[in-house]
Order: sequence, then C-alpha cells, then structure tokens
Amino acid sequence: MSLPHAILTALLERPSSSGLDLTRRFDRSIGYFWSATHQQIYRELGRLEAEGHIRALPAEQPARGQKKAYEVLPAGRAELARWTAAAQDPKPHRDALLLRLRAAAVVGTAGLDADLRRHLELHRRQLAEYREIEQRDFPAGADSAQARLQHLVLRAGIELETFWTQWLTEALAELPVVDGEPG
Amino acid sequence: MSLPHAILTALLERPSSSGLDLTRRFDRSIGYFWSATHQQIYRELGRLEAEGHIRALPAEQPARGQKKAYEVLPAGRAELARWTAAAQDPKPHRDALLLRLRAAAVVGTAGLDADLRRHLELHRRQLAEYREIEQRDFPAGADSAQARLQHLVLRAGIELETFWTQWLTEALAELPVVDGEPG
DNA sequence: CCGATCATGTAACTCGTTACATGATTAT
DNA sequence: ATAATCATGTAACGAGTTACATGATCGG
Repeated sequence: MSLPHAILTALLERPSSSGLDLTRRFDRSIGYFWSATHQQIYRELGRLEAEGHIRALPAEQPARGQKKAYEVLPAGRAELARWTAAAQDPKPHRDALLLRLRAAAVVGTAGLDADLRRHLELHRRQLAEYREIEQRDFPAGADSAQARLQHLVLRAGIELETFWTQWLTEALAELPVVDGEPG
Repeated sequence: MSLPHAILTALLERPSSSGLDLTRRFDRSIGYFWSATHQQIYRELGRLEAEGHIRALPAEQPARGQKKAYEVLPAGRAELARWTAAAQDPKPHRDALLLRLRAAAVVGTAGLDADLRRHLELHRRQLAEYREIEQRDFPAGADSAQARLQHLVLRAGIELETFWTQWLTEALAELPVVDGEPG
C-alpha cells in the first residue's frame, strides 16, 4: 500500500497538481522509485478524496476533459507521517534478469548476450541522468535538511545503477566462454 | 510473466519435485530473487500442466492430500530457453524505503530511525546468509559453466545487500541531525 | 483416537496493466 | 473544420495476497 502515500508526497511537494501533472512526475522524479500509470493515479485520487485525505480545489467545472487540481488535507498529511514512521517489512525481491541467468545456467546462454548488452546500455543512460540531476539540483555546499534527505535518495539510485552497470559488464565478460547449448 | 519460468527452472534443477517441495525452495534459493507463495505455485503448476509444459508423474493417487510430483516436458524446456533469450524491458523500480525517505523530507523524520535500524539488521543477516552459501557452494577453484553462472547471480545478491547495509548506515548517520517535525 | 503437521487446493480481494472512451483545447 | 494533443476517465484482465478448506500421515 504505497501508491496513495507516493501521491500524497508528490502532492505535498507541489500542491494543486492535477492528475496529469502527477502522471508526468511519475515518469521521472518520484517515478524513479515508485512508478504508476495515469489509470492508477486517477483511481487512487478518487479513493484519497473519498477518504478525506485530499480534496479537489473548487473550480465549478463539469469534470470530464477539464483540469482538476488537488491539495492534501490535514488528515492526509497525518496519514503520510504515520505511514512514514510505521514499521514495514521489506518486500521480497523479484528480479527477472537474475532469474533469467539462473535459467540460462540450466538451458544454456544462447541468444542472451544481446539483451544483456541492451540492459547495460539502459542502466548507463539512467546513471547518466541521475548524475545530471545531482549536479543540477545538489551542487556542493550547505544543504537544508530536506535537500540532504532528497540527495540521499538520489545517491541510492546512483549507486544501484552503478552496481548494475558493473555487474552486467562482468556478466557479459563471463558469457562467451560459456556459450552454446549444453546437453 | 516470470513465475512460470521460475517454476520451470526450479523443476529442471530438481526434477520430480512436488508443489510443496517447490514452495520450500521459493523461500530460499530461487526465492531470493523470485518469491512466490504456495497458492501461486499450485495455480501455476495447473496452468503449466494444461499447456503441456510439465506433467504429473504417474502414481494413481486421488490427488487431495497426496504428494504429486512433476517433471518438465520438452515443450516446457523449449519455452524456458525461448524466454531466457527473448528481449525484455526492465520493470520500473518500486522501493518503499526510498519512497518513505522522500516522504520524510516533507513530513519529517520523527520515528523513522527505528525501522531503518531494523532494515539494516535484516540486510546484514541476508548478506551473512549469502556469504555462507558462497563459501559452502562456491569454494575457490575450477567451476563448471553452470556453477559460474550461479555464482554470478549469487554475487549480485551479495553486492546488493552490501549496498543496502552501507546506504542504510549512511542514512542513519544523517537522520539525527535532521530530527524533529518541520513546519 | 487426537492433535500436529504435511500436502493440495478454493475463494475473495487488491494492485497493476492494457485497451479503449470521451470531452476540451489548440494549431493549422 | 479538423487533426493533434491535453485531460479525465471506464472496463476487463492478470498477477499477487490473504484467509480459509480439506484430506493424508504420523507421533503420542
């Protein structure tokens, strides 16, 4: 149950955003570690409004096709603070790439290298993007408490992408030696 | 669509496993990077059998409560090989812990440290477990192609857990300075 | 016999995904 | 006008989760 809290966070970071505004920010920013489609976001905005956690800003529009901006209500901010401090078990991992390598150990690695190279390239691009954001938004020097936390989260992204580029490079180096169908 | 392929891999690694055998191995081993509950596994075993990818070993038992062992059929092995080599886009990330820190940047970090310490301890234990497995199953020396791939996957787990323990330590070091509700 | 546990399954629900529908606004 | 795109939704489905049901086996 994290999507409503992701939306509350995004709405507090930028009040009076619309569904589409939020959708765009779930393609970057917040979306780097919690993705969501516009269908999910509209559904969840409806629920959050029904629960009294957010409200649509008054604008007497007949809805469909018209922009609709929201703001977080005190109850929504309280719920987000509660959730942030609450104990939560880490979700079990699911990584299709690691699973594929384990499968390749059984059925062979034929044809696998092309997609590994593609993934390596994707991770390199993501890493470059994170580093640009870091230089733009977190230049060296005095930071507010808020900025330090945001920078910490960004560094997690940078270090994870760094890991994946290194690991994929290593995997590709091991692959050709192993090539060909066994059995 | 990775669960059926995770099951095919597990079944090829150890043929004539039952649903419960598989369930137990999805709590470790394969489950370290693709978790699944017994309900998911039984449902998927039914589908894989209906598709002709696996078959129940003959044992004339009336099913309910009786052990039922499966083996992978040639069509299942072919499907696994196809899936392993096929291009697949990486799934968008979802990390509740990073989301919580981003939320904490907005609503404050009060009460967050306890759960961060708990997560740190969990990651330390997981790392220790991976290192034990490495020493037990991959001692230094000549490896088969299969063992080298399996070791590569395990090293990914080790390096990811290493990252999280370091990052959480850093996060906890930054936290107290920031403490208290803003606003 | 009886409870614990092994083993297989059903049912109901939520979350996420994919495809499609509909109205409003803007540029040509 | 009309095509593109902005903006908000509906519908159907599949994967994953939680709670429960049922039969078999084994130790006391």
